[in-house]
Formats: sequence, C-alpha cells, structure tokens
Amino acid sequence: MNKMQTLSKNQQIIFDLIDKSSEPLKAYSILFNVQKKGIKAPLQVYRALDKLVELGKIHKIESRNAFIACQNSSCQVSKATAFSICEICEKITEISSASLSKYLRNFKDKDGMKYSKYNLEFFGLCKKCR
Amino acid sequence: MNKMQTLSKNQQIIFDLIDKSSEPLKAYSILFNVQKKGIKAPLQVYRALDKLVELGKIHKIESRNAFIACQNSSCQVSKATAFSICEICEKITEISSASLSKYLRNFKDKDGMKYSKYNLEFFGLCKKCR
DNA sequence: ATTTAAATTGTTATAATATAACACTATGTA
DNA sequence: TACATAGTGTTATATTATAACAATTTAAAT
Repeated sequence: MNKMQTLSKNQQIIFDLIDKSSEPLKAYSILFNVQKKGIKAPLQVYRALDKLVELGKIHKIESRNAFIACQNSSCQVSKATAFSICEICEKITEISSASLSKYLRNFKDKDGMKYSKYNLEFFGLCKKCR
Repeated sequence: MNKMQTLSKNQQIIFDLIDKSSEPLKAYSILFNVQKKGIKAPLQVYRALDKLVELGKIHKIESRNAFIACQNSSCQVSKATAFSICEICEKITEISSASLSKYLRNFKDKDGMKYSKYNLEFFGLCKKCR
C-alpha cells in the first residue's frame, strides 16, 4: 500500500544510527556519531531528522529532545504517538495500543473537535526501576 | 485541602506575567518582560519556572518550549495534562475532561502498568483557523 | 538525452533554550 | 539563637536549533 520511500544518504545514515540504538538519541549525540561518515554540521543532522519525523520513520520525544525509531512496523507516517518514559533510567518505549489510539482519535473536546494528530508521553517507573 | 503555597518574589512576578498572558510565554520572552522588575538573568527565570511547574501553577507545553498558567482552578499540583494546539495560530488551550483524564489514569500498557503522570498534546486547527 | 523543478547537501554563522557553579540572603522552625 | 532549607544574584557556559546562501543530486517530464 504505502509507497516505498527511499531515504537519501544522510537520512539513511542517521536513520540507521537511531534504529540500531537501544535508547533515544539526541541531535548532537547523533552528530558526534556520524562525523566519521562525513556529516559535519548540526544542520545536516536536523534536516535529516525533520524529514525522518515527517516520514514517520522516527519520532521526537518532546520532553527529552531525543529521537527514537518508530516501533510500529506499519506506521510509515505516524502523527499519533504515545510513549512511556521511566523517570529513573530514562527507558522509553513506544506504546502501540489499538484501544488507546482509537480512544484518542475519537476524543472530542468541549467544542466537539477531534484530533488525528497527537503526542502522549506517560511518566512513571519501568519494571526494573520499581 | 491543599495547603496554600506562598510564592516567592520572583515566582510571583513570573506567575503573574504568565497568568495574565493570553498566550503561552517562552522563557526569554518572560525574561525580557520582567527585567524592569529586577529579574536580570535566565537562571532566575528558569528557577521560578521549575518551581511553578512543580507546584502545578503553570504547565510547560513541551512541543513549544512555552509556559501557560494552569486553567484548572482546582489543580494545585497537576501532573496529568492535556492541551490542544492550533497549528496555524498557535492558540493553546488546556483540556479539562474528566473522562479523558479518567481514561488515561486507568490506561494500562502491555505490562499492565498504569501512569498517574502524563502529558498529552493534541494538534489540529482551532475554530477560527478552520 | 535534455531540460527543468524539487529535494538534498555543504558551509558558516548565529539564535534560542537551558544549566553549572559559587557566593550570598531570607525564611521558617527547633 | 542557631540551624536547615529555600530562594536569590551573578558570571560563564552548555545544549538545542535555525538563518542564509551556494552548489549538487535526483526524479520526472518533455
């Protein structure tokens, strides 16, 4: 269904780094890690990040200014995201819950308005840290 | 019930500014606006902001790096927030929905974990901008 | 194949957001 | 009074992000 999107060189380098990372990465940490691949300036990183977010390949964890690869194999263009964040170890997990996304998609505010785009960040302690 | 919290001088100055503002304010905009009151350095602003957030008097809109006074008169210490954000005019409104907060408080992730703390930001177009 | 538009890249400089470290002062309470 | 805690003031610096401009690559359409 979804058209295959070919990533550009920088986009691919940066996506690969984020995708293989076990934790969300920050922009300047990404920059540091891809300098050996010829990406030298912050803007090169931010441009790739912007595009990857737009494509739904990665998500930005707003409260942490960090980026994580999309865990929903199906979501090429995801504008409706939910995460759990451990306040001790900073482990971050994308939540894929059909009922949650259904509830939020159908939620109406007091003006009767619905929203197809949202970002939800839950905070607590992960299994290990409890 | 809730113990009255007396704000310090800087906290009160900064809270008053945010509270009377019709839109979320950014830290350096706040700094600029309180310089005539003797608050000269970013750190003075950020310290007051941190405390006000901790007290639930204001909330941070993470996707905008901006601060808004709490609209829920009752919520002295609110760690469970929801906002709607207009992507055109940037109008931001705090959502107070008992059913939404109930749903999210009771939401269990796939490990069965519940979260009393969360931040939800809905994006769309406000009435005027539609 | 050649043209053209759109996307991407490279680069320098700078803007905007946020915290570290240290010294000092005020406030509440034992 | 003295003690602990919270708040203040200050300088410096760290971190996150974008502006502006020129060049190159890519895709697609003649």
